[in-house]
Amino acid sequence: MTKQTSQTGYKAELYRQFARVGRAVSSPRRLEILDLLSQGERTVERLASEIGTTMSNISQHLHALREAGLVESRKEGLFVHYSLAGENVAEFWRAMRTLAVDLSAEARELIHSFINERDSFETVEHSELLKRVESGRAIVIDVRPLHEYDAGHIRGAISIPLDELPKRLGEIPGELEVVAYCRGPYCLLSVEAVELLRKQGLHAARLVDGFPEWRAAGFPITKAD
Amino acid sequence: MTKQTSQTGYKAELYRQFARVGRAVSSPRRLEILDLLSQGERTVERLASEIGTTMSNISQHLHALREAGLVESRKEGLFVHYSLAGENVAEFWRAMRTLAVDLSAEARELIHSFINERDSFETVEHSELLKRVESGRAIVIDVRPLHEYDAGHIRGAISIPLDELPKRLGEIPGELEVVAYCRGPYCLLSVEAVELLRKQGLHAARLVDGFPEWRAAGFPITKAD
DNA sequence: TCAGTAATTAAGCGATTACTTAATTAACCG
DNA sequence: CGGTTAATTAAGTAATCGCTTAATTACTGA
Repeated sequence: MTKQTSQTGYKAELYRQFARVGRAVSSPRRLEILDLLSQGERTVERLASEIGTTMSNISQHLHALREAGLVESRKEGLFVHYSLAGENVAEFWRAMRTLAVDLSAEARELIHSFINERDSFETVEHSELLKRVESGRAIVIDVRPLHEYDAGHIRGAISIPLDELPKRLGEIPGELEVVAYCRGPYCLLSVEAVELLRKQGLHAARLVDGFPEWRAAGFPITKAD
Repeated sequence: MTKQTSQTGYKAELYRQFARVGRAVSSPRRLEILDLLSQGERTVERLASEIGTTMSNISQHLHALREAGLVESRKEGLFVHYSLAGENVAEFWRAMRTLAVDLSAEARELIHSFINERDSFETVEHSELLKRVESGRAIVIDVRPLHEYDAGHIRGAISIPLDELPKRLGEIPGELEVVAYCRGPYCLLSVEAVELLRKQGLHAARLVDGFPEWRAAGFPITKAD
């Protein structure tokens, strides 16, 4: 017979409703989408090219995410811009990441080998960063792609996307400390930036996490027009 | 060809790790298991009988939950007792429920029609409950099954499982207010208890959520030996 | 109104999932 | 030791999922 949990009644329906969120976040692809959207809204095309798959594929995943209420969209000419349905969605995504790392030794090892082990150096907390910037000791660089910087960045940060960093080293005053940040605690952009900067003999460190966490914690931000 | 996201590399592997948690909570059945376990540990048999399915089915779901690290087990004679892997798992489960309710109008309507509409009466907050009990104005009854009461309950509460409430009405002093609580904000046990008590002419109200939330908020609890 | 582009939808496929029943394993107990 | 019971594992199934390619829709602008 194999009836696949098609029970009825209050309890069954309630758990089914809760599971909608679970199903939405059960696919690595969709999590990658959520992660990108937590940096700011994007078109389907942009998501497809950043993730490296087809628009069809992304469109179908976005459909699933919207079914669960996690994302919403806004049409503008030919383009459909998708964004997270609210700050609570971003918070949930962060909580889920944190739990996964807490529970999985494999995840911790993975992160260790790609982040902590390479960049065994200094990481800077939010308030510490603020202090260093305000005292004029440090400058902050945002190494994410420019459009993410434009969608919102740490107040006072300058944008130097990682790809451009090699040719733009001259812009960085040698006497100041540099703090790089990117998308979040598991993003490699700032790790690679710090490696590069240190090879140049600069005093460089990484923000402990990324822009979404900084904003969520209520620290000062700026948006481009 | 249809390769089902078998990419390799840091990012792909990281999202795959995060998705393990998502997959674990993508099934209504497994959520029901988590919900029961958040009241206290249980054997496979007890879960099966409470949920109304076979031990085989539950055992397989528990296997999936353990794979993701959400539950752990303890063997005692013939029995295997399962419990949540930590308070952070319970917290995540609550966060997920909250998000699902925030995002889904259907979920809200369901809850409204089964809880708010029936019991359109008073609900009591944690601190308010504490105040009323300490001032001697109210008594608190735990209407969950006895074994859940034994696994931990609100300090000062007495156990009257919902099934037994009709024949134990005499135990409740008529001049006091009664506050009933159960498993959580979406559990119907206390709703039905309050209905019953009011029909008897008693002054009855519901705690706004349940025991796990009370404990998580740091309010005083008691465990049986 | 037609060409061009972004996005969605349809169709088809292999892999995975959730359940069932049946067989097996593990621990206890007389 | 053999019987009993809790739990797990195996095998088989229908349903669902995730991806691909191809067709369709929605909007713009010449």
